Amino acid sequence: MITLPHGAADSRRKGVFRLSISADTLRGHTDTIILTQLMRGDNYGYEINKTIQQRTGGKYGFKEATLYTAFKRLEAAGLITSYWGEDGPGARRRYYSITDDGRETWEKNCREWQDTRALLDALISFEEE
Amino acid sequence: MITLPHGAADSRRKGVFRLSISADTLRGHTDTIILTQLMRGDNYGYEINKTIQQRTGGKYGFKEATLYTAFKRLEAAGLITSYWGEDGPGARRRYYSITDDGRETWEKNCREWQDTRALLDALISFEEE
DNA sequence: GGATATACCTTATCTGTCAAGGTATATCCT
DNA sequence: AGGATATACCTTGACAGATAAGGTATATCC
Repeated sequence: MITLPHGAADSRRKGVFRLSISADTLRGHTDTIILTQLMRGDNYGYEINKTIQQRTGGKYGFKEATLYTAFKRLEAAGLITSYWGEDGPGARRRYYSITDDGRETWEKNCREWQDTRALLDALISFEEE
Repeated sequence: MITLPHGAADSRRKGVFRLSISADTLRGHTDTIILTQLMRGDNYGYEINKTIQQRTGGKYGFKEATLYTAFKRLEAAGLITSYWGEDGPGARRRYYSITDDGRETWEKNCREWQDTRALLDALISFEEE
């Protein structure tokens, strides 16, 4: 789900010998990350992904298949809508727009992230009683 | 992956209309959570799960199928070993023990969790430039 | 005209989760 | 003695999300 520069794809193939858990660690946050970008205004897939890459110092970015799967999922759920951009220079662009339902879901997911973060902090760190 | 008291299972069936994202949010941390418990010493499945439930105020716990799938995965990866406990009162117990590789993986996963947490904080919150 | 960057999309496959079943033992209550 | 309950482990089948590997099309640069 998330681009890792070196050998990450191979690490998934063997299953039990994962060299990185980043992919599964971020699983489940794809939709919220995309919704966050759309909270800033309408945007198209390629640009959204580039922004995410920039914001993480070029370390992370969605695989295209993941990105477009997520767009379809979000649109089917009524959380975003889409439209073709006006013909301009370069390839055509499909723009996405967050709906009111999307904004509600985004807020709910943000609150959930706070809870989940606290929960994992408690479960993953090793401390004596 | 994680027990939610009311209707969480149903929320997964529809796919796009998830009532809760907790399950997918925690996906990928199962192994690390189990390894954390085993860092405290050898333990068996049922007890590990009860401890997790207690530590989260009874709100979360692994589904049994998830738990035993994870044990198998971890053992196949050489991160844990297992042995049958001595016959005592109650049902037989299979104890799990973390290996040196498991300890290394646990430490790596903990560091990754720190990184991932910071990354998601940056990607999920909505802030102006 | 070829390389490169942009921009979108589909299909098949893999993995983790988990609902729904199962088995077996020990204790408590009547 | 018999039933309920708690403990404890396990398997199978189905599903959703991620993504490798393919594809199409347009515009710019050399």
